[in-house]
Amino acid sequence: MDTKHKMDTKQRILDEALTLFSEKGYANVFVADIAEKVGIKAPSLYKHYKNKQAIFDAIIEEMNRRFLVEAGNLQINGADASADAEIYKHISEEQLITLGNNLFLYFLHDDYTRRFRKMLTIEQFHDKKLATAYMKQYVDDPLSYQEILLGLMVSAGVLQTENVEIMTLHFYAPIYMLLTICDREPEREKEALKKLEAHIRQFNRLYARNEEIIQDNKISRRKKK
Amino acid sequence: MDTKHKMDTKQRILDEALTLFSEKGYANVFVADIAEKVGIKAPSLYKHYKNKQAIFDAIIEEMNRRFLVEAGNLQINGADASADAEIYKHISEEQLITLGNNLFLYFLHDDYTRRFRKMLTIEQFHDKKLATAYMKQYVDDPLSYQEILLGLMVSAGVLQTENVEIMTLHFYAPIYMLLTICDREPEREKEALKKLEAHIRQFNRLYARNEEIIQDNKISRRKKK
DNA sequence: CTTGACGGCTAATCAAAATTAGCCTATAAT
DNA sequence: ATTATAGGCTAATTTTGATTAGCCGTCAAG
Repeated sequence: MDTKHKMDTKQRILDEALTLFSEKGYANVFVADIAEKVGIKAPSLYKHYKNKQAIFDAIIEEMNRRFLVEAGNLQINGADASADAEIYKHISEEQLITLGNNLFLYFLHDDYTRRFRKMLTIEQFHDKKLATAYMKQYVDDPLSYQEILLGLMVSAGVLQTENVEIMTLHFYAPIYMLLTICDREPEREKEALKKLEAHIRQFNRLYARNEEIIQDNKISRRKKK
Repeated sequence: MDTKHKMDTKQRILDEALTLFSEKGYANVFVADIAEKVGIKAPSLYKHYKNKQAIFDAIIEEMNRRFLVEAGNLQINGADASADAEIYKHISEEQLITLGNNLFLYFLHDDYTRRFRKMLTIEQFHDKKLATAYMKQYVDDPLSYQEILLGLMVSAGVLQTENVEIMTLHFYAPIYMLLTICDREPEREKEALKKLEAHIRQFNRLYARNEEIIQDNKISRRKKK
């Protein structure tokens, strides 16, 4: 039941509070609930944080810190595009599935990520900034990142499209949608994973540069504005 | 400022409460807020509803009622598939765009729908049933409905796919995602509409039965399991 | 014209949570 | 050994909102 002995109380409070906020929303969590989870009494919380709001703020701060780190990591992949290009030149359908699966499972299961996402979903009204943070973290950033990767595959000739941005939307939107399903109804995870795979296979079929077809027809058969 | 004189107080309360709940969430709306919007004092609310929860429940009830009606309307379209088939036999790209646009704009702008969706998003934790209602209304039902329509187009030979379910996901997931963007950041609506159109055009290109290609190659070129 | 119920108001009251006061113990640095 | 501090506790106190009490005017049915 209590496996978190290593963390100091101050951190434990943030951790338990995040869990509770993500399940019930800020207003429905009492400081006494948080205290109980931590194994202390409510007034003791005030030795660590000025008040309930301060706990929430600390969580958001920590979130921002972690997001920055994460973004930094992505930079590494995204920046040296020319270097990465080689990797994606010969990517197979199976590898594409793996890519999508990893993305999905990371978002779905990474504990921190999951709880943040759920909390932001619930608390988006609390502060316009939270809605923006949600969008950035789960919509805009993944889209940019995926766009870089898929763009590389297009350059490498693995995939083919006129519009990488929309192609990326086609890749990511179903993943996002399946994710929101699992967040709300976790029991549908299995079904979602099956659909995820089917989605990526079909995506691959739709966008893969198919040499037979390309060669038998004019390559530039689609030239509308 | 006050354009709702026709409605009786009892209905006004529901209406204003829904607006507030959808913006701030149940717990963050005080009965005094609702009363003020309606133009009365808090205690007067109790002449109409037993308590705050009863207001919420009445909203949910009304939602269920409206949803039923809506579902009934869709039935009409969905049921007589053979009759509708003719309509979709010669659908053009423009018409497909119109279809997607209408779906999107209806969800986005229909006042009732929009506020419900936002409220359900915030209050999904309040009650597992609400999470389920959200999923049904904005994910599962639209998917089923779209699947019927797109299925008709496949039967009619306008579109082509091995897997209508995934094709439907490819059609609807981007719409859903753009919708969640607009709900949180309404100022991005214009950008979203542009992407929506680009999405549907590309969708059409990807799935349209292209006679040239089909005839020049073996129709059954894709036969993997 | 008079009465009762409908719907509004002000002034309580109640309840639930957050927060503060003030005490106590362990421990770690002097 | 002494003491300052960190962090815990119990018992208030305060705040915030929901809810009730009870009064009053209007208006439609008799």
